[in-house]
Amino acid sequence: MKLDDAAARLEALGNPTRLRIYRTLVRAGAEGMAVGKLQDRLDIAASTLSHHLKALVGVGLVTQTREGTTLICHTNYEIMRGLLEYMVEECCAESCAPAGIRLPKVA
Amino acid sequence: MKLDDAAARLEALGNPTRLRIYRTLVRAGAEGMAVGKLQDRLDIAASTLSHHLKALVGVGLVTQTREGTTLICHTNYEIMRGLLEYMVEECCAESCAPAGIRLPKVA
DNA sequence: ACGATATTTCGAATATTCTAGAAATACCGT
DNA sequence: ACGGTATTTCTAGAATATTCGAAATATCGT
Repeated sequence: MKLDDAAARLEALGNPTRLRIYRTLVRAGAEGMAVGKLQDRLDIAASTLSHHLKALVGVGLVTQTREGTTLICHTNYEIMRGLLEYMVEECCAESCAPAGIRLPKVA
Repeated sequence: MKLDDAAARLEALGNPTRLRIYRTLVRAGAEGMAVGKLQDRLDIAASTLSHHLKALVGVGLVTQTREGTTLICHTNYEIMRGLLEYMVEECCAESCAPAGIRLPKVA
C-alpha cells in the first residue's frame, strides 16, 4: 500500500461519525447492514450518512451490494488488513515490534 | 481508548504530509529526529512542519524533548500501539481475526 | 547583552469538510 | 404506469484545514 492510499484511508476513519459507521458495520459481521438501518442506529441525516459512506466506499474500506431497494454495506477486511499491515510495517518498524505487535502472514 | 480519541489520532495520521512526518520519525528510531532535520528531509516550510507537528503532538503520537536550541521529536509507541489495538479490537472484531491479525499482550 | 541558529506564532489566502434540507433518482410491488 | 420506500445528489452555510511568508520567541555561546 502506498503512503497516499494509507493516508486517505486513515483520513476516512479519522472522523468520529465515519469511525462509528465503520465500527457499526464491523459489528454487523458478514451479513452487513443496510444504509437505512445504519441511519436508524446512528441517528444522523440520510444525506449526511450517504456522504460519509461515499467517503468510506471511495477508499475501499466499505463495499455495497444492492438488494432490491435497499443497499447493504459491508466492511472490506482485506483493505483494513492492508492498512494495519502498512501501519505496523511502515509506521512501527522496530518500535512497536518490541511492544509485541505482530501481523502474522495469512496461510 | 475512546472512539473520539482514536478518531482524532487517525485523523492526525490521515494526512499525507503528517504521515510522512510520522513515518520518518519512526525510522529515526529511539534517538528521534530534530525538527530542523525533519524539515531538510521532507522539504516543507518550517511553519508548515511546525503546524503538523503540533497536531501529532496534540494527539500524543509524537513527543518532543528540547536539547539546547533544537527540539527532538520522538514517536510515542504506546499511543500507536493503543491505536492499533483499538483498530483491531473495535474495528476488526471477528473480521480481521480470521485473516491472521493478532496483537499479543506485552509481557 | 549580542549575534546566531532553531522553532513557533501570526496573518492571510485558498481549499476542503461537515451538516442537513430539498429535490431527484432507483427499485419494487401491484 | 403508479405509489411507496430507500438512497443519493444538489445546494448552501458554517466551520476547519492547509500552506507559507513574515515576524516573534527561545536558547546558546561569547
